[in-house]
Amino acid sequence: MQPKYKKSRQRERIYELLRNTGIHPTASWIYDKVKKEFPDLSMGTVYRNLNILIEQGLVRKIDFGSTFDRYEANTAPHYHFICEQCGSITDLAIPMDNGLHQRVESGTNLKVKRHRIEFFGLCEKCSEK
Amino acid sequence: MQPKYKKSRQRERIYELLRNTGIHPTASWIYDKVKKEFPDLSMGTVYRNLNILIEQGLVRKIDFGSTFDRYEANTAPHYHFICEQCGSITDLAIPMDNGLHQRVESGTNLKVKRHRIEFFGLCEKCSEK
DNA sequence: CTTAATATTAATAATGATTCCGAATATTAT
DNA sequence: ATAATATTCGGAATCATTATTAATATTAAG
Repeated sequence: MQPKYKKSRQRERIYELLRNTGIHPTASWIYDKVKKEFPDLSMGTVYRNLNILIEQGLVRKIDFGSTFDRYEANTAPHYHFICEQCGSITDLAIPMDNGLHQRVESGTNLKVKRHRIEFFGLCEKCSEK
Repeated sequence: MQPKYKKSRQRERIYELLRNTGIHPTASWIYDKVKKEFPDLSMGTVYRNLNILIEQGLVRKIDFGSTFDRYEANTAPHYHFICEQCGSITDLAIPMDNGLHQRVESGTNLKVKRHRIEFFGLCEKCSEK
């Protein structure tokens, strides 16, 4: 029933690369590295295997969840709630917690200027159904 | 010196639309609406004006900051720090705060399943220079 | 070991969102 | 009015990502 995966040296290499780097690479960075070992690697192979690894729960993609940019005219700082079902975005009323900045900075040499929180789940409409 | 903006009815209409909706629309949603009033509106006009409005501080874009997807093999929950200068992403050690979920849900009908925090600022290297 | 079944690959084409270009038009200041 | 220059539209270009397809690699069975 479930698609069964056969092993592929390309996929193993991609996963190994990701496990051994802290830099949250892009597909093209991975492509450049793995191409040294598999000279006729193609981008499609990288993307397909990344998606397989994600499906297997071994890898995560850091994106915005949507392939579209979205715009808003509410320029006051606020957090967002994103419905995983319908994709709708809601502004939240809970206050910004800027105390977090100190906590992130402490023990590091990072300078935090702002932060963003996105909550994911089901919106009112989608949780009814 | 600075580019000076002339007023445009298309831009006014786009801004008005954004101020009067809570749905965080995509460019193409805006295009569809504004096209009713300006039948030969083009996508380029929508994108150009959105960028001008952002430059003027009237509108914000909700995206990931990068045009690339990024991947990581660290599947344990954690927060990210993103350097605004060099774009590097760092995993943070501060603990996840799942108490936030209750605070978001209280007074709403939202079901929160997970959240994500991104901190923005300068990484160690970039703040040295 | 051979063979059959099927996942994977590489190359290339297709897609989809966003940006760029150029000539015509609209807006602003003089 | 006129000159200067943003802005517009339309279409082409770009760029990341996905789909297609014929050839190849992996796995399981005989």
